[in-house]
Amino acid sequence: MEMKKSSRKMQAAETKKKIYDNAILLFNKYGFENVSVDSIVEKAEVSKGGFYVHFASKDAILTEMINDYVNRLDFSYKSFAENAPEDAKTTDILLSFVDQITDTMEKIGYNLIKLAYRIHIERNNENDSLLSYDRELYRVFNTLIQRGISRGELRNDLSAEMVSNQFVTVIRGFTYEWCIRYPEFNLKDNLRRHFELLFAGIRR
Amino acid sequence: MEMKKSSRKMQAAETKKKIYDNAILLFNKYGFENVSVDSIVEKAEVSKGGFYVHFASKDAILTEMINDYVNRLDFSYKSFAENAPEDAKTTDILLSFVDQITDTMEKIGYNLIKLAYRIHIERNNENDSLLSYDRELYRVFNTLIQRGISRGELRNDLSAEMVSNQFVTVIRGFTYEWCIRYPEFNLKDNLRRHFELLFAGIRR
DNA sequence: GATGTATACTGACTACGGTCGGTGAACGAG
DNA sequence: CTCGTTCACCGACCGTAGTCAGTATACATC
Repeated sequence: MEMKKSSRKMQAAETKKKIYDNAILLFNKYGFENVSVDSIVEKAEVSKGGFYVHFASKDAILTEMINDYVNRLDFSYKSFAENAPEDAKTTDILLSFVDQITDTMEKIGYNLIKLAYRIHIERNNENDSLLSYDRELYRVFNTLIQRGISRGELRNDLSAEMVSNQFVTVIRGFTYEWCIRYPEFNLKDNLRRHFELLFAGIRR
Repeated sequence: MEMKKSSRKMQAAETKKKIYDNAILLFNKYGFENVSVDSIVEKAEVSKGGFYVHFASKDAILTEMINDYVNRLDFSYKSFAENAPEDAKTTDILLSFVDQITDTMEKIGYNLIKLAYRIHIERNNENDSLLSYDRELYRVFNTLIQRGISRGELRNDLSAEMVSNQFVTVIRGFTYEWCIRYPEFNLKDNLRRHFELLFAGIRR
């Protein structure tokens, strides 16, 4: 159902993109905290009111970027799970999956993650795709755990959905700890150790 | 080594207390977000600059309140551990301890906890007593786990210190999840379920 | 007692995120 | 074509947290 946009809508979309692109440019150059909305609208050559037509807040523009990015990430997580060797132990696959997530997180960088976590706690994000239980990340865990149960590797008295929700919560929780204890807290080691304990608890 | 304060120091301490008391009063009445520094200094009858002599930020005044409160809490946690029945199973004691923490958290209230968690992630809290591994909360877990190990109830290949650090991280992490999913996320149930899994992993 | 210094305190000031009534051009209805 | 409506966009304005050069005075030193 592709529909040609009216010139007004076209113009609006172009304006939004101009704001977005210039904002990201400035964020990368000076850091989010050091970029004012005024400087964004100046560079994008729109008015302040124009900015708030397209974005609800300064945070919103970053949220949009992060959501786009995370959706692409989740896609790569999905392919990771699909390509996991059939004969490997479920807990080993899970562990290397957790490792991959940690690596990705550290690659994205402390600063951006911290911003995302701050925004999450500041705003009441009802329809946030990062928190939706439909998010691919939850599904991947669910699939792997389900497989482990049906293979008899994991306890069968547990709900795969509940366990995968817990796993994601744990990852988020440890990442939060990483943010508030940076750089002392070693995210990878601590997550590994915790999951090893958890695996001992869910193994059959 | 009690030393009589000079009149200047006395005066300063009095001013600080006047600011602090009036601020807390206003926070309780209108909510933290709805109280401006201007309104605090007006009520306390000091200048704005005077406020910033005693507190580094608006958040700092709340942090001070929270720290005081949590220190008292930790004291009550300590007495909980000391009064735990000698013959009870370690994991049962731990579980009811976690329950007590959850209850306390919910009694303090979502709003205040959320504020505390936001402040933690916004600022680089190096010498924060809430994060210090010397905090009583860590010690209580450590003691209980240590006892469990020496009684042969828990695996003896684990470091009690490491496990207790993980426990606190988990509680903080689930509380963070509670903050960003409020009110959908049931803190108590989810924490219970997770600790039950963990206990299966550390039991001998 | 005179003199110099440290510091509690002042308040006008800045920079910032966000708001809102107003405007004009694109658009749909007749 | 005309007329009324919608809405992207404008920019002056607001309330806020935080700053800083300046002031007055308690205090230490001689």
